Amino acid sequence: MPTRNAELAAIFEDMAQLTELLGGNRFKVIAFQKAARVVGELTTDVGDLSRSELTGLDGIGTGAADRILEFVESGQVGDHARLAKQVPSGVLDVMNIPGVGPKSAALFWKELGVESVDDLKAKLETGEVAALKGFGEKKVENIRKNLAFAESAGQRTRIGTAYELAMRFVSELKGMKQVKRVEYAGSLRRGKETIGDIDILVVPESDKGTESIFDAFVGHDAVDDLILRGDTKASVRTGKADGGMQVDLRVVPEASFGAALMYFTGSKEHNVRMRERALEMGYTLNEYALAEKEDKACRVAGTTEEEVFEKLGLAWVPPELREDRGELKLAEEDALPALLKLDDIWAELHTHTTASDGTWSIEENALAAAERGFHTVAITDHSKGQVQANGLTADRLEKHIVAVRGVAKKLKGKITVLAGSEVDILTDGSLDYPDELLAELDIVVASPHASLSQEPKRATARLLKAIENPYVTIVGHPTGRLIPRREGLSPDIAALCKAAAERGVAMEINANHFRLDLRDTHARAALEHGCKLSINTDAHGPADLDQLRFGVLTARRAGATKQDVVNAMPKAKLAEWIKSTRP
DNA sequence: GCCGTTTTCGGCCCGACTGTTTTCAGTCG
Repeated sequence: MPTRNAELAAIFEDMAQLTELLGGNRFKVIAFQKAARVVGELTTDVGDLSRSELTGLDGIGTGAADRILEFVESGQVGDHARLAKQVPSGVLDVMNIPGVGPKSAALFWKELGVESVDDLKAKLETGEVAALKGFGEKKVENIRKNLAFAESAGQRTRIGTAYELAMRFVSELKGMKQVKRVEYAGSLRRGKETIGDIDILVVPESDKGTESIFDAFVGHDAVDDLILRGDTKASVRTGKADGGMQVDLRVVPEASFGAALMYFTGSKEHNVRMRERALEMGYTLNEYALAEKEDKACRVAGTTEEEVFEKLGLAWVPPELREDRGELKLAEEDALPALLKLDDIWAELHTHTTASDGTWSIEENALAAAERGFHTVAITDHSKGQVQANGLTADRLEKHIVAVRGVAKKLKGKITVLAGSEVDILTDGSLDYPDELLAELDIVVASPHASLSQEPKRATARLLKAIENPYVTIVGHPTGRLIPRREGLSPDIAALCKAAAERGVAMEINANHFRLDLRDTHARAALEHGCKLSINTDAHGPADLDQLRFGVLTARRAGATKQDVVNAMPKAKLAEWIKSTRP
């Protein structure tokens, strides 16, 4: 996503928050939020779109289009500045503390002069907050706790961390005799790159069992703090060592399981669309059931997700596509893509060994891939520019190629082992080895590692030049971002994908949960431009191969089928494709 | 502010939980 889009998305998001704080129309707030999301997910620069193209986007009307054009022209939005002038900027920080919403933040500001989080901390101590109408000691204590939590955790958690944590809860609950069924839902089930909190759904064997299920949940090893506990839901926070995440448990009757799974899987925007559709068809949809609008006691569906979708005239939508990005229209026409599955992946094309910065030998690496049922693995150690990663000089690479070919010969019949390199894309787009050396390899993954805060235009030119190199097979982690620490490059993804599609080379979805690069929206753009994807774990050791699931989830979010992914090709076809990218 | 083969005006999704309330507002997801 070009950085200008991100800047504009932040402005719309800001306008939503300011409008909310000032008590404006709540639908206006939603409209600003939607505009922020749409702009933020664009893979072309906002400046490249005409007014009619803008208003053609779902969620962008005349108002938002005017503001976008104003922003492209002048770099700012007048209405945003006018709103911002009315509110000290720290008040929004106060509003963003969990448990403090627009009403409370406005009250603190107007009644107590709270203009920053620090102001609020002071007023909590003096007892002035507790003295406000509608407030008391418990609320104050709650805000204190949330403040401390927000400061320690602060942001969303990478999917890899959240997944591990969720599985610990799920496996403990699964082992209970009082539990009939357990599933995780939420953004984790949708496969988002970062997770806000973990949602777990449980069907009890009987009503009598629910108390002990809640007891086990709130008493889990990872739990640090109990947030709330009611009859049907409980929320806890895990300790810092256990990801520092909020985990919600919902206990639902079996007849509502499908409706609840759907409801808590989201996304919120997808759910709104679904409920709107239900109303249009004379139904009402909530977490318990799809029911007749006029008689809510008259249930139509709810035990499974499939039957709810079916009654609404829709094919079952895979969770990864439930983001209100046009999936309902496809479901209506029964035109949803047959998404790639984890089992479809048969090749790993980006791995490291002890030759550079990996922890395993060529043979250990290849055998691990074979054990997973893969037909091909590529050994792609770092090139010479990656000094800190013990990148190979030309001489060392020559010897390494011989070593890889030796292992390849030994494992012949078991797995195909390719001699490759993850060659650095240097700042100017040239590669870290000369073409003559690249020509000796079976496969070349070209990746950017340095100068990752380059301007978008230079980044685009840099990556385009790499794509044009005749020996490049795959562009590895094209932006070089690291979640959540480093934003990485912001090239024109659409331009890169077009060029890659023309050249026939693949763009990588690096499956490591620190990277997920390409990200979902980028991968979607790649597919739109007819570009092939390659999903690789960038494995440095045995455990890294397990990251593959996150790469597959990201590809699914992009709508990828197995035809779109080179790692899902049968052995001969993959070899043929690699050959086709080379002179 | 956005949207529209019943609409260019009048709608816009739904429920749980908490704390502070004698009946509900605020927040969250």
